[in-house]
Amino acid sequence: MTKIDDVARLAGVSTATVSRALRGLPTVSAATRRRVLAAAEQLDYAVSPSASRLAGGRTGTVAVVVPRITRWFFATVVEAVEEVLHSAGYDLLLHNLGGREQTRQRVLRTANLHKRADAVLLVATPLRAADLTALTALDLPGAIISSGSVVPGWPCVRIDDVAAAHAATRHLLGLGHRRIAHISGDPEDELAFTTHLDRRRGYQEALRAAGIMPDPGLDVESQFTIDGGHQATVELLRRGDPPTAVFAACDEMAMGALRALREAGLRVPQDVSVIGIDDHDLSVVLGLSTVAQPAAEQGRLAARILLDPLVGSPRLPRSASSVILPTRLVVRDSTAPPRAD
Amino acid sequence: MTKIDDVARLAGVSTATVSRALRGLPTVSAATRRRVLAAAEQLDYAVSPSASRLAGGRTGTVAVVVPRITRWFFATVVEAVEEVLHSAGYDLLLHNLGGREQTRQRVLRTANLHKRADAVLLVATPLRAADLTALTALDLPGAIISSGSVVPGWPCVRIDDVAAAHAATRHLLGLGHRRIAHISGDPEDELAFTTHLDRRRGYQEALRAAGIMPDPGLDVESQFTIDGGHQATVELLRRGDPPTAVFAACDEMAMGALRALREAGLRVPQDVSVIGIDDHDLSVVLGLSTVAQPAAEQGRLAARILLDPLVGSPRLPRSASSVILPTRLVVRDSTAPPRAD
DNA sequence: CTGAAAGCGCTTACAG
DNA sequence: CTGAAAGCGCTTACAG
Repeated sequence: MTKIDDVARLAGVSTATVSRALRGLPTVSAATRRRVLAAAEQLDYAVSPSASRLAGGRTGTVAVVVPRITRWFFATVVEAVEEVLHSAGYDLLLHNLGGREQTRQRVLRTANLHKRADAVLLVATPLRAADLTALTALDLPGAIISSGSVVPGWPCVRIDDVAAAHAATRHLLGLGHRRIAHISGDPEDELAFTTHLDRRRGYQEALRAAGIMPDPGLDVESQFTIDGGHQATVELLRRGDPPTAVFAACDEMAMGALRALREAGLRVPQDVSVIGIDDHDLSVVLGLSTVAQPAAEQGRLAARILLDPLVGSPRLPRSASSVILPTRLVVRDSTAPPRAD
Repeated sequence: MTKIDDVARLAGVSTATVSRALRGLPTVSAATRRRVLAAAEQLDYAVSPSASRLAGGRTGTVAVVVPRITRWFFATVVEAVEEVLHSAGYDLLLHNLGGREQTRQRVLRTANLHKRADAVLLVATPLRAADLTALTALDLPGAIISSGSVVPGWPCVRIDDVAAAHAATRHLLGLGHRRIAHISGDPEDELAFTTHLDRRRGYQEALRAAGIMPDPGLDVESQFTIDGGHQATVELLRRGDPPTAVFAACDEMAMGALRALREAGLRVPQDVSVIGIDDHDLSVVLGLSTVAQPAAEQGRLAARILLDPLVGSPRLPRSASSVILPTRLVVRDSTAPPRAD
């Protein structure tokens, strides 16, 4: 492997100058820079990241933590984040919680973030007191996407979950539905996410605004997945006196609901209407009505906000402001007025 | 930040001993190890990865390259790989090609893999001559999932794509179909994947074995995505004299086909049968017949094979063997005999 | 604009 | 089983 000394020798300068020239620092004359670049090129030189990190204190890496990379929202966010990071020359260290509390602790509380990244991006990752303490102790810049958790000084990019749920529920109410069920996230979930709490609030507020008391019998909790939606809907139907509409807290749950309803011999939307939140890639295929949220846009924006202080002037004042992106009701074939009987 | 010297001082030993004790090397007495661990614990010490990498030459990191993390297969593989890697104490550096040739070159040909990882896992990543040269020059261990490309010395985990396509087509033939269309990957694709070539071969071989000449008019190329499947099917229908069955090269394309058929007023499976390959999470929801492939299993297996020589005895003989995992025909509601007319 | 030298924080032969 | 010392390959004040 060629080292910086080899380049310095060939270019006839010191290693300090090579280092400066290669990183594009302004304190190098044009002629010198040209010679250094040519030498580096000729020797096919590539800086040693470990050495550079140790000496410079920067890793050129951002750690990204997601609950489940296999879910539409997180995969879409990660793809957008990856694009922004790599365009800026940063590497992406991926941590997938996978629903395991043990993993969460490994990632957030141990030294797994320590000196491995210049910044941390938490996507919908719930934080407990001990996590917050550990994270704060790291003293890293960070950003958050779509989480109820707050880290002091970390900007947050998200949608208004209460409003999105409110819009979905209002759509059903507007069609004439009164018995509107809700299937949502599990409070027993090891990881204690908060998104589903906001969405339930929007659901309940919309009902109350229409003069309807939320019926606990129509509110079933399960996982934020296709299977979760399926199970929740099976349970809902088991309780008897089925609802005329189901508002699922995310499109994947809505898809599980579609399956459970079909298995029960109920037609959508003739017998039961279904709406979700997300606008998953497949929702259009299924004709699923939903409240669309901009997943890639949230990823891009958060990555840019995160990178800004890292790549810009060393110490810009951090703007730890939050950004709330708009959602949009998308009506397809899974919602219709209730049957007249 | 506490450093190794602090731990050494508190434990009353040299930094060399701290280093050995913390890494669990056998050449440390039990008593000393206990003292070192206690000191490290007390000081909340965590090794500096950069320093450790520079001195030791190992990064504790594996680079994973996928075409598109948003596609079901790749997200599922990455989740499984992440789990195995992190359980073994390895970090995962994610590279998403995103369909851009420029990105591919950045990842594979430049120094982006250089000294940043101890090993590379390529998932369905097509390799050109220049890529192979660059990869070989890195002199890293690696493994491949599901790619037609071969890197000398790198084991490969995959399914038999020809056989999977053969099985899907045979299923349609068995139902009585004769006009079976195929929608598949695009040869104009910047990244030149090969999976779709194998799947087309399986399709054609199955047809020929049934005495049917493959009809180029029934073979449409597009992207390996929902939209790609949609477009290909629209094109297929535009050509007139529609097929009685569509074999899509992956479930996502099949889903796009379902949508296009529905938009064209054709019923599945009464008017047209549809089958894919994958067993995507949503295929069950859509009632899509498919040939299931074990995505997570491929990821787990490849990660273990990759890690084996890294974590085991320093120089085990590399077994660069390939593993082919079985697929399985899953018949659901999207395939049926052709109409009798 | 450039260089000599110290230092980043570990690991690894080498010696005992 | 343990330690002193060199070295991993850069970057960064500091001086000029």
